[in-house]
Amino acid sequence: MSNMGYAGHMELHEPELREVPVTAVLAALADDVRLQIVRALAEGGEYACGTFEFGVSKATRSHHLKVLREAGLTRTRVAGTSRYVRLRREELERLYPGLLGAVLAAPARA
Amino acid sequence: MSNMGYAGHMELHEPELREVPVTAVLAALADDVRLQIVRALAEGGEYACGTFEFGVSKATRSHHLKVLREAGLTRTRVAGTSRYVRLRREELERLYPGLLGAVLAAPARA
DNA sequence: TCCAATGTTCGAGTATCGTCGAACCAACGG
DNA sequence: CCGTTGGTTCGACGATACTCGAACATTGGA
Repeated sequence: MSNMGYAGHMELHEPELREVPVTAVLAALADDVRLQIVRALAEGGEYACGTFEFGVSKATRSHHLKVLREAGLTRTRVAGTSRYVRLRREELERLYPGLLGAVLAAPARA
Repeated sequence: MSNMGYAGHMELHEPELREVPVTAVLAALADDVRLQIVRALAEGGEYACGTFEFGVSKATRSHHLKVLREAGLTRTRVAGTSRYVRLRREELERLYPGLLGAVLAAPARA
């Protein structure tokens, strides 16, 4: 036990969306892998991190999920060894109405 | 004669918006300086490049305007020694309805 | 208790981005 | 014809981003 520095049992950093610069939100969406994750999240409700297999390593996937989370776009629930991620649709829609829809409306493989 | 053919020396690269990956559009908007430019363009109609003074050199400004143009977000008209830039609102609205509004609705200095 | 499964973090490599000054070019006005 | 004006392009630099393998932490089960 007595190990600090590892965030396994610490609070996840999930900022309020309004405190995230809009450029950070846009930058979070401006990546192919993350956009695929967002598309998948927009389909249903909650997904385990491991669900996302988009041709990147799990280290990279973890990185992208962190970027999305710290941009205020997703919320993560810890359950056992798994982490369940979901899109913060309502907040997103309230602060940037139309943004998510516009992004998702774009052709998937432009 | 046509001012397009040989008015300058080079055609400006202004792609069709639908041929630009959505990630490129988002990336173009995910920069503070460019967002300021877009905000200014959204106010009125046409601005000379030199109008934009956002604390960057003219080389940097030229770079950012190029990024916006090649992302399909702006159109540029050459007139004499000046270049007039305007936002491609209609096309943008048609392809990504709500996107521009959502971005512009964001607080200017988040 | 030991091991497998799920994620995170670290370190490093590569690539891309934002920025600038300097050089350049094309167009206009004496 | 020459200089000025408005912009672009060319290196170069530092910073950031994406990617991976390896090592680690936490949980849960055999």
